[in-house]
Amino acid sequence: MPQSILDTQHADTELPVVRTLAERVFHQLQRAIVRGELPPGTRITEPELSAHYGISRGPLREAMRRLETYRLIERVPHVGARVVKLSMDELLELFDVREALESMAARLAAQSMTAEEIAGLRDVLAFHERQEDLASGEAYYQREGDLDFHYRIVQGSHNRMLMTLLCDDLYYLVRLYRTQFSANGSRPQRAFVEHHRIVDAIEAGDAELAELLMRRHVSASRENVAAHYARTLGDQPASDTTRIEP
Amino acid sequence: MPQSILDTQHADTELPVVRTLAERVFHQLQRAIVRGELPPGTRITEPELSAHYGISRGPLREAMRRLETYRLIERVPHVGARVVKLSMDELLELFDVREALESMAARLAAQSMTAEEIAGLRDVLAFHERQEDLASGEAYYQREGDLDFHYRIVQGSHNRMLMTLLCDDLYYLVRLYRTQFSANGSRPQRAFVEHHRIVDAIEAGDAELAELLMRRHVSASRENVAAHYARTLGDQPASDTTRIEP
DNA sequence: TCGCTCGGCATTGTCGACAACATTGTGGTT
DNA sequence: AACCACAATGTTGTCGACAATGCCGAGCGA
Repeated sequence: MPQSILDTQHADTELPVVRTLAERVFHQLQRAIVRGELPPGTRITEPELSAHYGISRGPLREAMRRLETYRLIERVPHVGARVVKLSMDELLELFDVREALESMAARLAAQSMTAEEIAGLRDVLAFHERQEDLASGEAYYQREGDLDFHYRIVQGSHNRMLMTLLCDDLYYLVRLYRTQFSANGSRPQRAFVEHHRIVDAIEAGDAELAELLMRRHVSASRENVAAHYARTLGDQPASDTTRIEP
Repeated sequence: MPQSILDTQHADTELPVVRTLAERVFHQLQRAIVRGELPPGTRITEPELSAHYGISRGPLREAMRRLETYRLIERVPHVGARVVKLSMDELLELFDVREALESMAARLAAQSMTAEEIAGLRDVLAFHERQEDLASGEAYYQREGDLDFHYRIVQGSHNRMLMTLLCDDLYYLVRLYRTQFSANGSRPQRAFVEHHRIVDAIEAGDAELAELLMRRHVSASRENVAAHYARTLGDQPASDTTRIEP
């Protein structure tokens, strides 16, 4: 029953609540990039995109400015923009940042999460447990479900700045990496146990333990990705996609 | 001799290296806001600012978009924008985020800072020590000098994402708060000792200790600000500056 | 006198056109 | 044959004007 927070956050493409063109195009582009419809490295030209979305270059430029500060595209003055291509180094850097911020979020969540929020968190875990029984469960779990869990912890920290940094900024990069490296790192059962222990600590109000467990959890995920990358070295040829792909 | 990193970063108003109008105006506005020339809560109208800076509304809007994502101004569609006004709650949230990120930065710095960088760090401390002897030393120390120190540690982490988050995003909020609350918190000698111990740990390559010390350092600063605020409660009346001030 | 509606005004959102810059391909020279 | 200068082309940066939206006050009715 607990529907995905991610879905509700990202299915706003057609919601009339987005009042300005620039904002709508921003969300559309963000969605397209995160989903891999605009592959990393793709060059972005303003006339092309403005024609594609049927808007002028003005709003499009504002949308691109936002995408730039969110680090989803890279721009060079007078030259152009392209979809960001995460290197493995940058991905590991991202994990370090997540480890710092999410462990803090877990600590704060243990101090200030309400009973209702904790119950919702348990619902999410139960939902994932059911999903995991299915054959296709792992993929879902490692993709959106995992983020759902982390999302709720961050929300439970009740720290708006933390929420903005992680949920609005960094998680899009995480999702981008998942499509780019197509890494369903697949350590579901282990991560699942870790998730449960984190919730236990939060429910017990043990801030230090929650922080430590979350820290280990993210760190283990990082090592898992690094190891997976070391095994499959060379599978990701550094193709410079300079051309424009529609 | 070690000139302020902050100065070199912010005195770029007239440097020809900034190639686009939007970028120059962005830096000018950022500088004006952080320095308090545009007081928090000030309403910002596009025609006024575009006339003031002698540019069109196009580049100005892009500059404002960037200021918005950097959380220096707040915008409401079809209504307008105003300079952000940090509440004490948000300031404490900012300290939590800093504690998480800067302790991670100290840990990474202990692992990967070069001998030259450490030497530069010691120079900064020595420079501050000299300044502290002066009568006006405390003010300088607590203002720019302190940020210089933290700046260099973050740079020493060699984690570009961390550097961007802290140096490009959050530190401007820190400076904004310092002008807004005019809080020269004044625990210079104690913070100074803490700085020295952090450098010692980094030089020894003790990542865990450096992390712990930095964490305590930021946390102590947070408690200091909170205590100072509790003492002077009510000195900051919630005046809603709705009018436009030139 | 109070509340509601409607119109004027200011500001923001959007558009198309022009200017400036960078890249690229060509031609000439050493 | 290699290198440099230069023009052609396409993209980005900038501008002024128009349209849409929100806010505020005057006027009307209860």
